[in-house]
Amino acid sequence: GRRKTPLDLKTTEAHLCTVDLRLRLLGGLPFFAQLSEQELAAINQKFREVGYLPTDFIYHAGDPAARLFVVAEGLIKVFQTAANGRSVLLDLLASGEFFGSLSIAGTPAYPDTTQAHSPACVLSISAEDFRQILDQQPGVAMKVLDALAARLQAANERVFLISSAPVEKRVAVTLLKLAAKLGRQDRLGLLIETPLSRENLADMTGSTPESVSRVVSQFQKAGWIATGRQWIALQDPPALQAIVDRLDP
Amino acid sequence: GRRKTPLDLKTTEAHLCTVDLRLRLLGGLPFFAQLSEQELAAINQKFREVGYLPTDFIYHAGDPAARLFVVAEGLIKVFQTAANGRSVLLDLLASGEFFGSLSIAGTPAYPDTTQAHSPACVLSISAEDFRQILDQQPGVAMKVLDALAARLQAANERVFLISSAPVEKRVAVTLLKLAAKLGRQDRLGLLIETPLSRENLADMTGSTPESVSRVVSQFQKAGWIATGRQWIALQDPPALQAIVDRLDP
DNA sequence: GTAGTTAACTGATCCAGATCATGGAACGGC
DNA sequence: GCCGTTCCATGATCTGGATCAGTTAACTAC
Repeated sequence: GRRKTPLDLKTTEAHLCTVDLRLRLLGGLPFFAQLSEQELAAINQKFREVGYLPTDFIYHAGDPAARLFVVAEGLIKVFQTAANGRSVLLDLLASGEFFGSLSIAGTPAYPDTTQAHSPACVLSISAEDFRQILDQQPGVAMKVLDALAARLQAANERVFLISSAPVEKRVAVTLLKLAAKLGRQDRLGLLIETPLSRENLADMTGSTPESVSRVVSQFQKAGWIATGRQWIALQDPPALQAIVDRLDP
Repeated sequence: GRRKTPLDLKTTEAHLCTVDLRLRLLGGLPFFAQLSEQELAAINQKFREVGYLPTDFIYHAGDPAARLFVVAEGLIKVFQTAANGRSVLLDLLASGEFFGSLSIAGTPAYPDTTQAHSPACVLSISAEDFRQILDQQPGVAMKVLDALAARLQAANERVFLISSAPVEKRVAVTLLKLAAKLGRQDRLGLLIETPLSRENLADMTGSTPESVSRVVSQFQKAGWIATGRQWIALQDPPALQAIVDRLDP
């Protein structure tokens, strides 16, 4: 039979991180990896820290885009909502990833909405302060550029996928990506370490909860995954990869 | 009745641009707008120039990503092709826009394929030379960053659109965007100045030539556009905008 | 001009997946 | 342990748009 959730859920308190964690985190970011301890400490001063609980919003689409955020702990959902109620989950960001106002002279408003998916701690810096850092530390700008280029490529691949692949394949790709980012080996398989509903998956694949449910059931019957309420573990990633690589249907 | 193409097509010779055009073009790029004449001339030296005819490829997906390209003249298609033959047109780049290898330390291969859509002249620089420029000119990196952030936002909006809007709306959005970029006022309306087939539109909207044809016919019957073989002119952009803004169907 | 080629239109059919509807299983609170 | 809530599975139906097919109109080459 099915079993209870294998997820170790974090406390329900909004997460705040220690000064120590902040420094380790900022130093661990690809952006800042090359900086000295003093430089890092100075940059750390510019960052502000806020804790969030699941469903808390960090900002809404349309808010004035004034700050750049970095996830310290937890997971952050980035999404857009259509007037008809449909929503599209653009990204699920983990520790070390950034979001918010990246374009220095760019748009005056955030184009998307961000919300805590788990208890989270988020650091943020004003766009002006960040710009100053970029001016003073040319190496940092390069790293940011690389990160943005990678995201653009991922977004383009997603456009491609959604407009050319059936739901089955889109779900398989999404599961593999999530597992690569959030997977931990568990006795059930490669467990995706966050509550993940069928609706979340639907919003990530441009589909519906019902369709995702059917695909997931099918994968489970085939023995490729184990799944329950709000969790999925991959038992046979190569089989999913085969679905992805299969060119035909 | 319908009429013949109103497009003024360029010569069929591959376009090469004058030294004068090169300098004006590079100086006109947002990236390099702030540079002195000497700096610009030095940068110009690093660029190589190649002319292309329609259907010529600049590079294919998977080729080693060694160069950054800038469109001097003409239009360049950026697309991905699925194993099953479907292809997705990611972008149609005009004079002043860049493509190719942006990530400095990023992926070793181009993720997409690029092809001349019209006779075109393309400048290119090696990734290393470009990196040097970024190192020496911190302001340039900022501009590149802004440009990338804008593209990322556009790509995300596209994911959103494709996964939540019907074909009719997707086509309307696409026509308005193309007109904003390539439109010239003509006695027929706001004419999109490039040959544009139903198939091109299908590849841009994640649809098929037949479906696009039906939508286009419907728009024409409503009097919102004028169209023929390979061309479209918008006669009533606000009406198209209304389709886009309409929240329901 | 004429012939041949390619894009576009349009009707007919089909299907993946959305939508609608219902029952059941896991969880959280007390 | 019981109860209410939320999430999930699954069947039944519907439909937007893909696919298949045949015709017409525009362009190209000669």
